[in-house]
Amino acid sequence: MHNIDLFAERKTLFVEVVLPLFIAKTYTYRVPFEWNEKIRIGIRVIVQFGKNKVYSAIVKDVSTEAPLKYEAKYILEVVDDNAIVDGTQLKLWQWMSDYYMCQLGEVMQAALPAALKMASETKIVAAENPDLDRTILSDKGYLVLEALDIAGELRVADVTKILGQKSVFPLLRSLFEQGFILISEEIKEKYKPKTKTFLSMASEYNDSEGKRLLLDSLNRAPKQQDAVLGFLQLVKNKQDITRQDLQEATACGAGAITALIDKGVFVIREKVVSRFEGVDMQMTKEFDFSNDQKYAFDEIGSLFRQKDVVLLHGVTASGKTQLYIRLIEEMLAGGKNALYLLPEIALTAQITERLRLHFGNQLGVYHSKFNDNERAEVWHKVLKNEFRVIIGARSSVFLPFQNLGLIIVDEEHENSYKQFDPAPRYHARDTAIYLGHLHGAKVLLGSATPSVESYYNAKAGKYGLVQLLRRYGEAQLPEIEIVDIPEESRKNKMHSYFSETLLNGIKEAVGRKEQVILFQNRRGHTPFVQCSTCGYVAKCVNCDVSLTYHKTSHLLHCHYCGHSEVPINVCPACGMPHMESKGFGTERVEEELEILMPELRIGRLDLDSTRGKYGFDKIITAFDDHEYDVLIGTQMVAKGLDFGRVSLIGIINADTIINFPDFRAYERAFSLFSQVAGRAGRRDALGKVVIQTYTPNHRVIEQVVQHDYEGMFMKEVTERKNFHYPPFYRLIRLDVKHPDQQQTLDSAQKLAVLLRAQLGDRVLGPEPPLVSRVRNNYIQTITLKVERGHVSIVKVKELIRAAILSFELDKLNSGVRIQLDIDPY
DNA sequence: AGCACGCCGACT
DNA sequence: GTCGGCGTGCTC
Repeated sequence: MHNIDLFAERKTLFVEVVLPLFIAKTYTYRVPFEWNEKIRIGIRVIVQFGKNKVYSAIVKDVSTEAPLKYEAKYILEVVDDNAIVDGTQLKLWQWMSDYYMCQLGEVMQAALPAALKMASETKIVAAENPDLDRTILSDKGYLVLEALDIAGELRVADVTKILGQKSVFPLLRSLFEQGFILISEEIKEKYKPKTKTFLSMASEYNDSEGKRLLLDSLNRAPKQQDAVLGFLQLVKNKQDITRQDLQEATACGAGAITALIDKGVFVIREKVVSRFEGVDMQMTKEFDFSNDQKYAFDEIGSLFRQKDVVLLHGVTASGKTQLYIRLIEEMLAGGKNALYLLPEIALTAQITERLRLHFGNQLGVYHSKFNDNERAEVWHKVLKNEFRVIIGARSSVFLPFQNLGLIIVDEEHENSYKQFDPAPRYHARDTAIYLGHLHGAKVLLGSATPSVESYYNAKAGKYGLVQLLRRYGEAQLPEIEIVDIPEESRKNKMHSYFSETLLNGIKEAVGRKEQVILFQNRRGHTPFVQCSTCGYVAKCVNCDVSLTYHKTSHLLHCHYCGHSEVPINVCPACGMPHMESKGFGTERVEEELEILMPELRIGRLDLDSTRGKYGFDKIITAFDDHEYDVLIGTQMVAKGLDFGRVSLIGIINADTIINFPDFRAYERAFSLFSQVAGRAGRRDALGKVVIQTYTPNHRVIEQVVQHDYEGMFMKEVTERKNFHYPPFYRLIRLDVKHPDQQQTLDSAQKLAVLLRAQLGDRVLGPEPPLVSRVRNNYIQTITLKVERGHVSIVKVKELIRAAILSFELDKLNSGVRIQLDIDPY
């Protein structure tokens, strides 16, 4: 019989659970005896929390000790048979909660796809999948689906009523896992691959007899006969023939082809094509390493024997991706799995397809474009070890990795790796390093322009360092030309925002049937409108920022809260009709270029033009198909996109980026300009870059021209050491927020005093941030600079927690919110 | 985060 | 006299 200690079986179990809420504590629930065997760490249980809310919570701990101070409630249901979160993940969650000073529940919220967090209010719908066989279902499962057929959509609570039983979550989970239902999701359109229509001939005309009969039957339709003959010619050396191909080859006309399709002679077939077909010649399964790559590969391997983290500093187009692929292949061969992290925006179809080619259906893709049910599916497949390689954005660090051996953080310098808005405000690169540590996995950071922090760590010997500073094959670094805007203006050589150098460059490139990318890091038409008489600037009613005029909507928009209003000509302050547009964004650059060179086909890539579903892909594909000569865009154009035909890059105004008031501005400018420049002429042709600036002698500009990363780094390191910034100091930012200005000021002052009492002059501020009011909340910022090495950061965080605690005890601070940001970007 | 409890202003 | 404002505090 069973080898179970009867006494142990009868013992009451208590589970400590994590709730997906902003709560500091974990809560303890009591397990009914009959579920004792089902309980394990990492499964979901349904619990009632508070008066009438029901959540799915994750079991964090199991014990037999009853809590002393209160009577624990019973768990209502056990959802899973197997853990969906493992111990390693729970350790990662705990680390994130400690390190980034946020609640465990907030980490859970960020980590789990919504479909795995079903609660009583969660909505379910039937999946549209006609292939599924409902007869395999239990009576109850069948009943749920029938109810869904009628109602369309049900809340979990409704299902409870329909079944007349308490336990519904395990049933819903299994229906979800079998693909019958979708959870909590308005059915978003799936990622739609690009398809092309190809012609083929109906099978009855395959043999020569069939062909003869067909041609005879078309005796009285010479055009159609031409088309058929033309097709038979083409098909000899080409597999996929489009209507376009046939029309061009035979001059038979579209009508003839349509007629043949109607007759059933030609059959139309849709085929998914790569968006970047023919662009990437290296996109073959087999490739040979260059000597440089071979050296780098061996070097990474030997450094991994001594260090857990290696930084690969490889210039654009030096063949980093191939190295990654080999390293992952090696991992898989050794029975271990890999994670390949990319910034959201660089995670294009191009790179996914390239990896797909190598790893087939062992590759899983995880990013925010995927809807939640798809994300949950990826989660399960990682759990079951079906996906052994994951390519994904920031949030893929949360997946339930098994046996992870390698993490690649590509474009490691990218600041979008730092999550901003909801807590946890984590940095995916730093989290990945900790994740690697938990798994005993190696971490490879890759970048053409590494962050100062990572390069410093590498130089200091904390990380291994491998440099790959030559481009792959024959590709050369682009030539960079600096345009001195004031000088050009004096010579009357500026036309609107464009220098003659740039305009001529555009003309020449387009004349050669090549393409141009223009970079202007500001969206909208006009960043602010100002009265020329009294200096009044139109500002947002909710935020302390100027309103940007958008031509497409004819409205003034706030880029912080989304507020918009109708622009006025008369100044509301002095009454004079002198409101003038100041500055320029992408829309205005587009408008001016249209006036100067009306023959150009211009596309625009920014947050506004990519709003719609797949707007981004649409514009990128159109540009890649050469439907535009020029693409104007914000930094979106800089990230990870390769276009074969681009030979000229223009940076309209470098100064706004260089002079951004932030200690990382020079570093960011250097890497942004270098990245943009890297888009020019990746293959055979030598690309050209034109940078327009008011400060042509600025050190960053000179360093970009010289491709002098090392020089930029050395200068930055000195500055950062002198002014107490990372990597020498840790920054912690506390934002104090309240709708009342005076209250914000007073409370921030009080918090600063409390902090200073413990931490002294490491505490700076409070001071208003760049934008000191957002969505009707005033903000004051306190910044902590904590030296590395001598001081325990854990201790510092304890002191901060204590300070916040006594701050909150003061009734005068009630309603004031404090937001913490560790290692802010 | 929700939700109820609780103590002060304008209404049937 | 009651309805309801949202400040405060608790949820196993």
